[in-house]
Formats: sequence, structure tokens, C-alpha cells
Amino acid sequence: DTNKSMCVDVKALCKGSSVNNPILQLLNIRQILNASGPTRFRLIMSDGQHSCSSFLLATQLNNLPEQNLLVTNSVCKLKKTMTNTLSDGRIVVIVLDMEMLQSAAETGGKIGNPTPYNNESMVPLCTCMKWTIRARVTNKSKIRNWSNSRGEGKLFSFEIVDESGEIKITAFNNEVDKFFSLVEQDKVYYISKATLKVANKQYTSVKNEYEMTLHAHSSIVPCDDGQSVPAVHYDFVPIAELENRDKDAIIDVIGVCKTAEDVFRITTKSSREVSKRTLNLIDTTGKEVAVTLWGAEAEKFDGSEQPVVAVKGARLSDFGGRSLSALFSSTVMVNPDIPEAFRLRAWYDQEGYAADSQSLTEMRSGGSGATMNWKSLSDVKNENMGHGEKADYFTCVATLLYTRKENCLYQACPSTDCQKKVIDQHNGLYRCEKCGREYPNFKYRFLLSANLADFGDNQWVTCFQETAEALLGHTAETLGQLRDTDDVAFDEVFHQANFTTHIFKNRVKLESYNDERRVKVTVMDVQPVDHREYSRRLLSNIHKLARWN
DNA sequence: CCCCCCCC
Repeated sequence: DTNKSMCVDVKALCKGSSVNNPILQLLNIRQILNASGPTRFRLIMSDGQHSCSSFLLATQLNNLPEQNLLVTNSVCKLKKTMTNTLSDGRIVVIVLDMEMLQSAAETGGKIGNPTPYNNESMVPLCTCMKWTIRARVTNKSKIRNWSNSRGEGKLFSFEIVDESGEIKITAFNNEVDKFFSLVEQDKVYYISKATLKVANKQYTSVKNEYEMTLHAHSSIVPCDDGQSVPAVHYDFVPIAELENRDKDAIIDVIGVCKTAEDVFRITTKSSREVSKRTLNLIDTTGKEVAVTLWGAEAEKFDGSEQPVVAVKGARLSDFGGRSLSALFSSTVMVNPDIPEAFRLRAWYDQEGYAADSQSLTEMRSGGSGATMNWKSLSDVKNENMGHGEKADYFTCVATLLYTRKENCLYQACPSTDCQKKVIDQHNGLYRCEKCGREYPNFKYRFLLSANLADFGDNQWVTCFQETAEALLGHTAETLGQLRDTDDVAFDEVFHQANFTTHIFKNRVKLESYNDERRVKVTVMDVQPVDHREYSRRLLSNIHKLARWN
């Protein structure tokens, strides 16, 4: 009777003692989530008194569970086992050979009422596997120092790929000294005895649930025969598809660099200076997206030949609608030697360059990030904009033709959040009806009527404080003082502003005024004309017209 | 054991 042959073996095995041909019942079997390499199966075995999950099936026996020859509740003889001790002292029993003595049907269920033994050895079982991987280094970082409440140290990380996928590896302190110069970008190595831990996906685009940490016994050996090992693994997201992805997603993107801004230095919130450069990438979806590069990557980038640019691990932001930013962990590649790049090059040179493309990223939009509703001034009238229940909004490129300078400023209530016009009491006091009190002073505010013109029409608009300041280049306060002290200089301000051209974002709404209904246009935002962007739009339109003709 | 990833 097999049941009687089962003896108290689990405890001994799981303490690392050798037991001759133990007979045990399989209580559970499951596949281990494996980072790379072959599938592994983990077993919970019972001797009727104790159960333990520290059993691992050798890969040469994988066919047993895969062919349903090893199922829960069957009783087996473990004919050959090997015991491994992890660095933290936990023990794993690898089953190298086994024989089925009783099927699950014959045992009729769990034998006895075994209590779990040594259950805390659960999660990192995979750390003990005797694997060696052969993989190519794809993204080696610099050495970085850290210092926090838990201590300080240095680290570097790199990513590797093989036929099965990719994984990130991090080395700390001693392992930095040991491996930093050995590990070279693009080279192939045999790597073994690293510790696996669950990856924090927030920080990486590497497609693996796990990542590795090197330790004192880890081994990295160059492989001279690694031609067959693949290069970087990409998962390119079409640009049009970025609209549907979540903010902060880490994605790979490839496109033709249609335009690139100049590099410039910015100061971060933490007072660091950094270079940045924004590229506009377009792909065959006909959509463009802005991608910001940082630091040396921004400085060295040359977009003059409209290269194909691939970024592995860019972060999706919702700035301007949708845009991308390179991270420290991103890889930026110019004209990469991959089929996607060749396809894009051909597409762009043959037709893409003339495509009537749209960008997912609206740069310099009036703060809201909403998409632009470009109109000419005659469109606004012809389309009866503003006649609906709600106000309409439009953006136009227009030139300041005339401003009513005489009453562009008014005396407003001096209290911080009030903008109400005050009444001069002519006794040195100014009354605010809204606040219900009098003040010894007032503040100047703008209410500027201006006439804008474009190539087809003109339009009276109203500019309040910020937009008038942007147009005239003076604050209400300084212009008010100027008016009171220096007529010539005051006039010169308006003279300078006349015939300047800007991008105006406007609100338009039909309003009743003394029994008369008229469209009122209020300027919400004024931005300088980006001549590069303007030329791009013009060219795009010319290409479209050329096709029609 | 890191995890900083910037600006509009």
C-alpha cells in the first residue's frame, strides 16, 4: 500500500538532508513566472504530515506536467533530487527524476492533513535556478551615485536582449567596480547567478515583469559567438495611436524628424540648467508628435537632413494634447539600421513630405492645450461664429491695424481680486461699487479696443489686461504712468505696436447692446508667430492645392 | 540598495 510507504520525509528534504527515494504526494503544481529561459514548474509535495513548496521540477521533466502526466494528488517516488541552498539560507529541492506510483484517481484526494513547512521560501524561488543566459547589452547607463535615508552608494544598470525577450540588470557598489568596464553596449555576454526581483514598471519600458540585480557571485563572461543574438527589441506605437494611450505610458516610437527646434538651455524647478530640443516626428499615419530630448542628446542632435528617429522608452505626456519626452533610460537612435526606418524613409521621400499632416501636439496653444480652430477673419463672419448658445473660439494670424489708445486704460479698484472700474469722487478718493467702499488710490487696468486685419477682412476685438500687455509690451501700470507724464513716449508705444503680426486666440459671442445684437470678439491669448510653423502650414496647404490642380 | 527623468 503506497500510502503506508509515505514517510516523514518533507521536513528532512527541505532542511537539506538527503533522503533516499522519498515517496510523496503532489499537492499542487504551477508554472513559475519566468523572466527568461525555459519554463519552470514548482511543486508542493506532501508526506502526509508536512507539505512544502520548495520543490522545483528539472526542465528535462517539463514534459510530465505539459502532457498532463503529473497532476495534483498523484503519489510519486522522487528517484533523483538535488538540493540547492540560496544565499539567504533557504533550500530548494530540484527533482531530476521521478516515477508515478499512484494516479490522482487512485489516491482519491489529499492524504492526511499536512501542515505547510517552510512556506516563506515562496516568491524568489527562481533566484536559485542554475541558469545562464546569453544576451546582448542594449542600453548601458552611466555610473550614478545615490544618497538617502537608507544609505548611499553607486550603481549602474543596463538592459539585455536575447531571442526570448529583454530584461534590465542593475549593479551596485562592488559590482559596479567589477562589471562596469566589462559590460559594453551592443556586446554579447553569458550572464548567470543574478537575483531576480519584480520590476517597478513605472520607470522602465523594458518588457519584463522582473529585473535582475548582480551580487557577489554573479558572473558575466563575454561571448565571442553572439552574432545570432538579436539587437534592440522595439515595440513601436504608431503616432496616431498615441492619442489612445495613457498619460505617462512608456512607449517606443519611430518617425521622420520633419522639423526640429533649436537647442536651448532651460532652468529646472530645482535650479539645474539643462539643454533641451524638441523634434516633430511624423509617421505613415500622417500624424506628428513632438518629442523632447534632453542634455547631451539634445545638444548633439542634427535634424537638418530630416533623419528617421527612433526612441525606445519615451514617456507620453499630455502637454499640448499629446507629446513625448525622452528619459534618462531612453535610447534615441538616428537613422537606425532597421526595416521600419527604411520603410519610413521611402514613404516620406515619396509622399510623406507633402502630406497634409496634423500634430498631436499643439505648441504654444493658449494655455488650455485644446486643439486650435484656425480661421481667417472672413471665416468667422461667413460661418456665423458666436451665434450659437455658447461662445465659439478661434485662432487666427492677424496684424494689429489700429488701437484706440485714448481710453485703453481705466482706473480699477485697488483691492487685489477686484477689477471693477472706480468712480473718481474728485476729493482724492475713488469709489468701488462692487466693494462698496472708497479708496485713496486705484490701479490701472487695460481695456484695449483693437482692429485686427488679415489677408481678407478686419475685425474689432477687445483685449483685457494680459493680452493688451502682450501686444503693447508694457504693463498697465507703466503705461498709465507714461500717459500721465510723457505723451510722446506714450504715443510711441502704440506706434511700435502697430502693424505687428501675432497669433490671436479669441472668444466670439453674439451679445445684445442697446437693442442691437453684435458679435463681440475677445482676445484670450496672444502669441508670437512661429514662422517655421507658419511656413509648414503654408507649404502643406500649397501641396494640397497643387494636388487639386 | 536606484527610481533622478527636467521646460513650456
